[in-house]
Amino acid sequence: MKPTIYDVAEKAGVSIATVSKVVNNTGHISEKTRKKVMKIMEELEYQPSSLAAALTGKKTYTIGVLVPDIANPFFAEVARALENNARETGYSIILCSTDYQLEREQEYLELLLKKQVDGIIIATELKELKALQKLRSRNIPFILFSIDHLSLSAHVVTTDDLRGGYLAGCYLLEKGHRKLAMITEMERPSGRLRLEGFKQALADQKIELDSNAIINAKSKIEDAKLAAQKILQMKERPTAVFASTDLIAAVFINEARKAKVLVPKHISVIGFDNTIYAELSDPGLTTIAQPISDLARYAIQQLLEAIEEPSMPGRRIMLTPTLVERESVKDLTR
Amino acid sequence: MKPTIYDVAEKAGVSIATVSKVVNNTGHISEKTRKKVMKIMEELEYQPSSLAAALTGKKTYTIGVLVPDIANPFFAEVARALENNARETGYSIILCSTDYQLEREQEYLELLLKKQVDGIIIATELKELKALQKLRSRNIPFILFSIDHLSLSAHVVTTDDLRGGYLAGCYLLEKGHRKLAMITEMERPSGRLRLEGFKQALADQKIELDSNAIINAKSKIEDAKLAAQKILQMKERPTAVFASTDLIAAVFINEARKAKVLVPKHISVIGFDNTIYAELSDPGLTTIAQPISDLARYAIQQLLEAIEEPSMPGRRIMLTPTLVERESVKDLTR
DNA sequence: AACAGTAAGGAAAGCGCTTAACTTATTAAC
DNA sequence: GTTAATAAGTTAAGCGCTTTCCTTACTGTT
Repeated sequence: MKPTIYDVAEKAGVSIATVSKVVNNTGHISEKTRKKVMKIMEELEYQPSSLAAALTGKKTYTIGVLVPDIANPFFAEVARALENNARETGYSIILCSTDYQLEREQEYLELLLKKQVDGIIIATELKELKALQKLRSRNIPFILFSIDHLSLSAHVVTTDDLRGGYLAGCYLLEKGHRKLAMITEMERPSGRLRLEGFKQALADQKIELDSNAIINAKSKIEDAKLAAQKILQMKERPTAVFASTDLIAAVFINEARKAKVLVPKHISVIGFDNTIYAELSDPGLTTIAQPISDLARYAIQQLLEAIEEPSMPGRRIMLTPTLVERESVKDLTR
Repeated sequence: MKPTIYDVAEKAGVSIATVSKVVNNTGHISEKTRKKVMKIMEELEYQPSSLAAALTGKKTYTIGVLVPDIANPFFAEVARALENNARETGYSIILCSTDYQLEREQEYLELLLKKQVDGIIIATELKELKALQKLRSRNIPFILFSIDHLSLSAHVVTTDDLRGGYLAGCYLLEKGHRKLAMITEMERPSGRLRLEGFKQALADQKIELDSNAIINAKSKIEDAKLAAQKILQMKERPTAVFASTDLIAAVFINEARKAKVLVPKHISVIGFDNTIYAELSDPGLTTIAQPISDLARYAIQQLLEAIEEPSMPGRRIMLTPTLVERESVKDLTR
């Protein structure tokens, strides 16, 4: 059987309180006793039960992470970055992939509450604000990751999508493109913001984005294909396309090739996210990079702060994305 | 504050034992009392602490999952499938991504022990058998996922890599290819097995695989590029290439295009894994599909059985991969 | 009427730990 | 030499539950 603190105490001839103090480095313990206890712990391969500790100490050192789909490279990267940061501070992560289903989101939140996680990072686009209400009333801190809600005063760590779209727009303009199109996920706030930013960039140059140059598509292969075809078949084809995710952009490049339209020779493409798709597509995809590891670092840091200080008022951290240049955009100015 | 079983008991005018029985559906409780208690629980939004339950009941309903890199699409899919299956049976998952580092693996195992997970699924290629020894001595069940160890009598759920390689070989032969090459990860057992199976298929037809037609490469973009170039520059170029992962295959296709060698017109490619890379590459990649969701289902099922019945002898479940045909292999026979 | 059998519920121990409060022993201060 | 402060440990309560063993009150049997 797994040895308990009692076994250690007995064998070392001290009280369990002493052992506990050695383990947690608290209180006053002589070097001699500490050594002795340590030795016994080694011998017995004693491992404190964090379960029991949590029951008293009030912390489980576990945080829940809610993502819509872990198989999506963006969230996979996010999960990895979060996990890394959490590990460094002694926390572990319970991963919940909701598969974009609301009820599952609800289910998972309940579960996490039951498991008494110390905090939650939510990267799913929740519609159910009342779920959050519950977290709030239970006083369990949470961070909205890469999503935001106007109606909510919560902790938020997100990419500045608006600025990202603006960045993309500016870059294309700078490269001499004037006839533009965008494929974006209109049902997602981030998709809409990216579009807004993009429009803004054009507007600054007195250029208007034709409304049928805006194609709505989910970040799914099939959807993206259709959207790509729509653009490729336009009578007046744009010289550059801004895709709101790398997946969409990658699919666009493939579709273009099939239609004998070469990227970047005949048409330029810029993506968003900087996932492995961007690196893997041919030509390499110029894209707006989300600062995933920074986002993760801030999210964890922010969450830990909120755990220590639950009354902390909501804080919004917005990180600026950066442009990663590869080969998918042609410079028309020279 | 979170309500406890005491709050419920008091408000319902019963003992905590009764509440516990209602919650767990054990013992003899009258319909009337049950209703009453239920109602109070609703009112108070009572949520039993699984922590406290675990401390007595002995189960945490949590399982640990160790993967080398969650950002790798294969493992992302695995994690997702495992999580799905676990959820259905009321378990949740602590995800640990070791980043291919041994020490981290060790660290995580300790952590999982501390957290008292009910079982562990290990999908990292561990070198440290002594870590497993510890699990064994602690009597905590584990499953090796997609890896195996001759020296070990453990529970194993894996793809039949040998057969997968064989399948790839047979398919290429069937399509009339005789001059073949393979890019594989020699330092991984699965990479070696895939090669073995491939060789076997050729041997069955009295064809030998030239030893310099076997290129060693890790499943990383850089490595894969180099390997691809090597093959593309051969004086006598093979007509078909078997890549031991989809990533390698996808990179190969891109490199080939850069070298003006078209797939499948000039050279055929077959991959392994059937991850999103296969779907996304252009042309679509014909590949050997790992039965990920079946693997996951068996792994969880197997693990739960082992949790119930820890003395169960090691069992090896090997699932046969299947071929998914897309467009990257040319039929030379017609 | 006496008995066993069963249904309903409660008392209390214990899971493995933390921590506040307390007891000694030791040292410092004047 | 007395007091105060500090160091080193211990005692014991309590975290929120499960579970074993009881008690009590019925019901049915002979």
